[in-house]
Amino acid sequence: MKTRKTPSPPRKRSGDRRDPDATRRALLAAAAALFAERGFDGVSVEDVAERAQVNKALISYHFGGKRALYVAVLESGFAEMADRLTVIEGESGDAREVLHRLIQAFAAMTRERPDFPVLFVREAVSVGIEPAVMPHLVRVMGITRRLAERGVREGVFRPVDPRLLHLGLVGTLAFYFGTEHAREKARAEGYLPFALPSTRAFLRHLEELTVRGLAPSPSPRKKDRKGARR
Amino acid sequence: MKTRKTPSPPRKRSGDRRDPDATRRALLAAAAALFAERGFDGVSVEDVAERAQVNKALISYHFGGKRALYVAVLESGFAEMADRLTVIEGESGDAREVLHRLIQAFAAMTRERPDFPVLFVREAVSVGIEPAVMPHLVRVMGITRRLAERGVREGVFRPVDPRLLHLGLVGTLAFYFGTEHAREKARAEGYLPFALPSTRAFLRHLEELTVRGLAPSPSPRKKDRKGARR
DNA sequence: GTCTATAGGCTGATAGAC
DNA sequence: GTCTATCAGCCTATAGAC
Repeated sequence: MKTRKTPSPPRKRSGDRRDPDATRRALLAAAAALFAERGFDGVSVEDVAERAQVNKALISYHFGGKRALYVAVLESGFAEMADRLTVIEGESGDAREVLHRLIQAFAAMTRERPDFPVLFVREAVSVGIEPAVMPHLVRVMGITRRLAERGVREGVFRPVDPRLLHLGLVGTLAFYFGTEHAREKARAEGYLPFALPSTRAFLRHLEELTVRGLAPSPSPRKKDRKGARR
Repeated sequence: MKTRKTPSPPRKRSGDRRDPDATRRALLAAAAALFAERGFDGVSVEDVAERAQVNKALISYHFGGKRALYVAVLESGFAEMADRLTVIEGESGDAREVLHRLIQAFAAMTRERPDFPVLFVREAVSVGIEPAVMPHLVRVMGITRRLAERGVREGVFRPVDPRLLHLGLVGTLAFYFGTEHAREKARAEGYLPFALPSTRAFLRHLEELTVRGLAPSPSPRKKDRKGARR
């Protein structure tokens, strides 16, 4: 979704004209929030238009319809995530450091765009992922793959299938951040018999579990598979 | 959702009467499949009735409406999952063994009720989790908590926050199984630059990562936190 | 680019016959 | 318990004025 920068300030609704790019951005922002909250089918174009303070006919005019707006929202989120992680990957440090920064980058992204993980998870459990976002997803998989290879090369990770590392890491992060709202609400309504752990603590846990779990340790020997343990 | 067992065989649609319990079960099964596939708002009561080969007015008659049917579906899934895991927990073995069996039980559940993880994830990313399922979810949290405590007591795990263990484990499993369809479709349509790992391999990876990551190792000393790494 | 008005379809629920 | 018929409401998309 190209959004060329324009100098004009977004005029805040009155009788007169408005920067068309501002309209597009307002629609994208409103759509991201609503689609994340209620899912594609749970949102009407009128809801989006209202939240964006824009006439609903403009959705068809600017994006070509509700579905196309949804795809635009998704694409912008996935593209930004892949871009951010790509930048991170380029920085120096050993695999453990890269892992740390990738996790932090994912967290930072969700801080600035909290809708993204929810949209991601919703899309991931849908019957088919939107083709438009697949290239970005594949880019992220490449990053995880190189992370795994790098770690093994550097001797800080034992050999590990990069696809499994990717599934585990991305799945855990997406689920954690995608469910943050629901967790908070469950807590607020008194359904939980304990306080919620902080995001900070969760990220540290995930990182530590991964680093320790991948360490090329003295090895808890291969033999204890399947057969009687103990 | 109580479903008292009846002896009568489910008559397969003709002019004549049908076991009312069979009707309820057909509706629950059809609803589970469709709600998982398209989400609550993506499914019409007519879709459900058609798939169940039942008149759509019976949804209101038996369940009290679309939403109530959805809740019934969720509740039955969560209850079964919690029940299964509770049984597992009671069996003997050390914490690592219990972990292994809990993971396998989750996998077995999704083999028999593949809709469950999808419904679970959809519900988890929604604004608020259905209150009716919270008790079952809390039961599962109790199981993970006792698993962590047991591991520490037995000396096979280092001290770990049970809430973090729960979030990581359950999140990873739910995401993995909930997204199986989408992954398979992405592969079939040629979007992936590699073959998919087997579920078996993923589960082994998760288990190994967890066991190694939680091991009370020689300890990669506490000090390397925050400060410059390297 | 923006807006109003409206077309045409689908939705969930229910009244009432069987 | 099951079914048909129906209603009122909401949906997306678009034609056409500005």
